[in-house]
Amino acid sequence: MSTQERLVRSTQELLWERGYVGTSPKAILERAGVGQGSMYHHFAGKSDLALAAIRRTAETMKESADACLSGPGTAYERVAAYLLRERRVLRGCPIGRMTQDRDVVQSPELRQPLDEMFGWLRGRIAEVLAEGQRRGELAAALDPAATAATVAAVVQGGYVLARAADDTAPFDAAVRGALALLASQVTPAAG
Amino acid sequence: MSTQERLVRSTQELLWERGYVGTSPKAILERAGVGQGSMYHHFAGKSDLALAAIRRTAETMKESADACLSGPGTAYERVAAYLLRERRVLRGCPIGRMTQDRDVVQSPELRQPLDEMFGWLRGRIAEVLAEGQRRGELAAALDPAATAATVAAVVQGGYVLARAADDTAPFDAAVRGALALLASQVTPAAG
DNA sequence: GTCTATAAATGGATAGAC
DNA sequence: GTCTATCCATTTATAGAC
Repeated sequence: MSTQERLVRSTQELLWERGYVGTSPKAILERAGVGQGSMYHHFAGKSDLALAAIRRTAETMKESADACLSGPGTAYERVAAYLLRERRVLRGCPIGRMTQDRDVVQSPELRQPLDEMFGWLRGRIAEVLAEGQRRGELAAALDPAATAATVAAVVQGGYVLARAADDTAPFDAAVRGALALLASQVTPAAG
Repeated sequence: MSTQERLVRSTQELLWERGYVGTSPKAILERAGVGQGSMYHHFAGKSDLALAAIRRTAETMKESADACLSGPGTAYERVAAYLLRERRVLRGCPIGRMTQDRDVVQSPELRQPLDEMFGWLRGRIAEVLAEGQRRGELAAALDPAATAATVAAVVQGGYVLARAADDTAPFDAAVRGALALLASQVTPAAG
């Protein structure tokens, strides 16, 4: 693996674990196993390296979410697949985590990948729900965009509740509650 | 206002804005307008002061949430009052924010107020929903505990989505979607 | 109780040898 | 390209004067 690649991956891990403020260039270098000079040769500095790492993480998350949402089954089943997919809940969301970092949200460049990723996610879930309505699987009264935001929020908020409790149970409960509510919108004919 | 009080309030503000890692004793002192010695006279150090600040913030949040949830109206109306209450959405939740801070969740003492606060919140919402069921306002099939976790998660996740977008719209959409789903559980007789 | 002075460690980055 | 050495500010805390 190239030095650049090792630096990016170390940064991805550290940003996830400690956030932007909590991640020092020194820690990145140590984890990557490279010297100080290498980092400043390949990247302009901490924020430049963070940008590369955040973009990479956002892209990966997008792909893994899309695998659930574009899979087979009804709209309800695809949303359920997304909500129930395996997660290391107590680690939290690597992208959602960045929204709590002042330096990240205040930098248009660093915030952009977060905005893009969550915007895409809400849009994709809304598409799945709208498709379910067209197929007659879901109640026509459902607002696809609002419901999509709710689904995305349940996941992000579930992480918060789980980390506060140091227990995955609140995450699972939040997902279960959301799915039960959504199930009540599934039309009898399609159920 | 006493020196102690000024220190606690400055810490509350800074923890909200910058998180635990991002908050230095120096910044606290400057905002409080006191010297270095005062802080170490009244508090053992940064974490001790943070503990006082987090406890205070959690207590305040509990009171303000309870004001909505214990108000007048049907169960749906009380949950709606909580979800729709005025918030400075882009600032995020001062308690939820702490769950993204490694040093906080790894310290049993610092995490305890978060756990207590969110545990209480989920329990209180569940009580309101269960009461609604007993009164015949809400469908009996609803799982109060799971739905309560969903409601709490929607708020916390809504903050995340809003901060990523630098726009309150995703928060409002998530709340609207959750309320629409919950409204479908309101029994016709009580609607 | 409150202040300033000081200290040891870390943060983020630059210089320059190889 | 990669490394070590160096730099200055900040972090967290202690010491001790007032």
